[in-house]
Amino acid sequence: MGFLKENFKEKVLAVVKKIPRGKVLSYKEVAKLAGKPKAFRAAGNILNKNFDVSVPCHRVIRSDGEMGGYNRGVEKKLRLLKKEKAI
DNA sequence: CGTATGACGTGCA
DNA sequence: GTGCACGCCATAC
Repeated sequence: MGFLKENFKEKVLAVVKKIPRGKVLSYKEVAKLAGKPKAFRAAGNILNKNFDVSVPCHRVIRSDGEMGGYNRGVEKKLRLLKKEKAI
C-alpha cells in the first residue's frame, strides 16, 4: 500500500471529489487543502492528466475567476458550471 | 537521475 | 485594463 508516495495526487483528487455541486474552488485552494498551498501548479498538472470521471475537475477554476482549462474542452467545463449554477 | 512540461499565480511596465 | 516575464511545485519521460 503505497499511500504515502503519491499522496499529493491522491489528495488533490480526493479534495476535488469532495467539492459539492454548485460550488467551485480555485487551484490554489485545492492545493492548499491537499496540503501544499504552493503546489497549485502541480495540482493543475495532476488534474490535467486525471481522466477519472469520478473527479469533478471542472469545478476547479483559476483564482482570477477564469475557467482555466479542461481535459475535455473548456466549452464542456463552462457548460457544466452553468448547468450546476456554479456560474 | 536530470530535463522538460503545465488546466497557475503574482508582479511589473 | 492589457501584456509579458518570472517563480514555483509535482509529475512524466
